[in-house]
Amino acid sequence: MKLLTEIKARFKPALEALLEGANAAEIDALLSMVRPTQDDKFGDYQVNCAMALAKKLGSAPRDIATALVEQVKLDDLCEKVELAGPGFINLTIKDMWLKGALSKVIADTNLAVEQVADPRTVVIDLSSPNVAKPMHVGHIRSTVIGDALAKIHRFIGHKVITDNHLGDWGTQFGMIIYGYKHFVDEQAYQQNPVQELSRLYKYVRVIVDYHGAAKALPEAQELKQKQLGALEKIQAQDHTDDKAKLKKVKKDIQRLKEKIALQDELIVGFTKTLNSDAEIQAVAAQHPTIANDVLVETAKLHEGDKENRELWDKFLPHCLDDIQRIYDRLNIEFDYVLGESFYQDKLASIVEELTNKEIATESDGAMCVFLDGFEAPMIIRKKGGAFLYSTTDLATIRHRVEEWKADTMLYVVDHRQGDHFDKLFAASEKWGYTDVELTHVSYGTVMGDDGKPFKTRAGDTVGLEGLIDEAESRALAVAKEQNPNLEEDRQKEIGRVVGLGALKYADLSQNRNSDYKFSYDKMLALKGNTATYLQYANARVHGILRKLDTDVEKLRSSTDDIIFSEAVERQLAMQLLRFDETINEVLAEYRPNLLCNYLFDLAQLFARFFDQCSVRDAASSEIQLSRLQLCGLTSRTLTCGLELLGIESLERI
RNA sequence: GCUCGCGUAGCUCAGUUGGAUAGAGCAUUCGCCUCCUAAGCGAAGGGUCGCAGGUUCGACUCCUGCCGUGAGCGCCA
Repeated sequence: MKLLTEIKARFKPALEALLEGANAAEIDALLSMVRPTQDDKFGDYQVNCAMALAKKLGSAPRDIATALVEQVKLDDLCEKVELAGPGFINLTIKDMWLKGALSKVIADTNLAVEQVADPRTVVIDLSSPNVAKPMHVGHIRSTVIGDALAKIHRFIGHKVITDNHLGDWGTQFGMIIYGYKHFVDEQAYQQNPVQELSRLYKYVRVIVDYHGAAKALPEAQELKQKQLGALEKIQAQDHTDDKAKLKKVKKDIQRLKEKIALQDELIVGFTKTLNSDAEIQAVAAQHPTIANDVLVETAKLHEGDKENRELWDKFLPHCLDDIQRIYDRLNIEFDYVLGESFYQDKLASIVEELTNKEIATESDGAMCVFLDGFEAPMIIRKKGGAFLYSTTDLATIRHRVEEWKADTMLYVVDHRQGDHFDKLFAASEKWGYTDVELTHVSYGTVMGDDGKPFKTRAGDTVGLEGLIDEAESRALAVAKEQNPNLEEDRQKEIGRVVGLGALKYADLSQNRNSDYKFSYDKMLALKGNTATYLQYANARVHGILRKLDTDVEKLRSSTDDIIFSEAVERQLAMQLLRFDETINEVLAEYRPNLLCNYLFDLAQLFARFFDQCSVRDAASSEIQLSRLQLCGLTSRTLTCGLELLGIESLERI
């Protein structure tokens, strides 16, 4: 039974009577001012709309509140209805009502979360790494957030299609093809193709970077000289009596100095690259035009060159195996894995169609879609005739709408691509796809300690696989310490589940909009607000059930009354009843972190309950049964919540 | 330069769309295992919610300006 919905339903007719002729949106806005109280002393729920109505109705908020309370039938639902402060209406729900609602949740297999009345087909675009490049920490966000959103949408009855839109057609293949043609160790390739391809990618990358550094170094040095000159000039002015001017001059000096320091850093980096080992220098000398040659290989692939296409066909399965290994470890599956290559043969006709419809026009040799409200157009075909990311994305929208009948598409992609999606969505609407709801579920960047997008000192990002290894081994160490007598296999299983859970939860529990700083210790923490805390609470429930030899199924079907003998039991019950409110909030804004918050609060209440309310030594058998019911439902809610986040739970950790 | 985001405790972050005395975790200090898992519980300290105005019964939340910071800005994805 939905508590919040129930309260709102009670207030709705009274508000409609009070505001004659108000539209539904206005009433909804007022009803959204019904919310849980922040503090128990104000009761369970508070209604705040009296204050908002004061001006509109021209009377005192307390009078409005009084009038509202008189008109709303609450005596069967509320123990206490109090007016407080400027016009708050504080509601305390009757214990009887809570107990009734709780029995219904206990009896319901779906924890009384209602299925949606109008199921939609929701396509979720997630993960989308470039194959053939090692996956790093940055990829975890899209994957994990997208997976959680998929599971939650499914849970309430939507039809969900997850699609991993792989980058499998880009320049990285030009690099691998070039690398294969010039540097392959055929024996190594036979033995372990994935590893050899990965080596080739990195090798070519290093040489390309070498030439990049060789080109950039003098430019950086020149820029530094210019900045030094400017600094000297400004410093010469640093004697003025004008205070405001002096302040500005000082600031300019400061800024210039920072810029120079930045150039110095770059110069050091480039110099280091150029002085890398002798082999690289020698190879670089033999391949002076490698950067361009790589592009040529890529272009040949796109144009259908037989040799390159064969190589691509040969390499791709190995690349897919490589990333699949990581998805297996993350325990994540996709309904479809349609990469960019899937859409290649559809691009030319799309550009043609858009041109014929005069949606796309030529500009500087490129085909562009000009859009109202955007300075730059969306380019769908380059000067040279090649297609872009934008073109593929348009083809993807068509495919998802026409083949999959998508009603909604969620793109779980880094916020830096916000502009791209704004344009894409606008272009798609112009193209005629007006019924499908397109949403960029953006998320913040993973930053390093220095507050810049994450890189290690060596310039590499932290590999995702290494991170998973580390998470599991840290958790295994604790598991061994906690359960020294358990068989090794089970210790390992605990290590895997706990480590992976910690990793996923660390990401999911952040507001997805914020950038966040990466830290091993934070991502792999096993104490405090972590998945481990939730898994631990669940394991403690199972400890109780085991000790008392409780049949969980039987418990669920029993109709014994819940008894609130301690305050924390009522608080726990209230929290358990709010699961459905939380699910709705998560979906309203695609924010899994709200589910994390809810589960953490629930686990916290359970930890207190565990401390204060012994089940085994309960004062009576009735209280013991009631507590068992609370334990059972807590465990089911935690397990379900974790599962929706893509995190496993265990009966013992 | 233009556009968008962010600035909350020593650190990392929440903050239910404008509600009552701003919250967690980590770190620090103290207390709690004869008792259902101490990966836990309880307590303490720690804040000019970047700064200055404005809007109103009420502002961390909305508006304006400033400061700091990050990202994006026609042929990369």
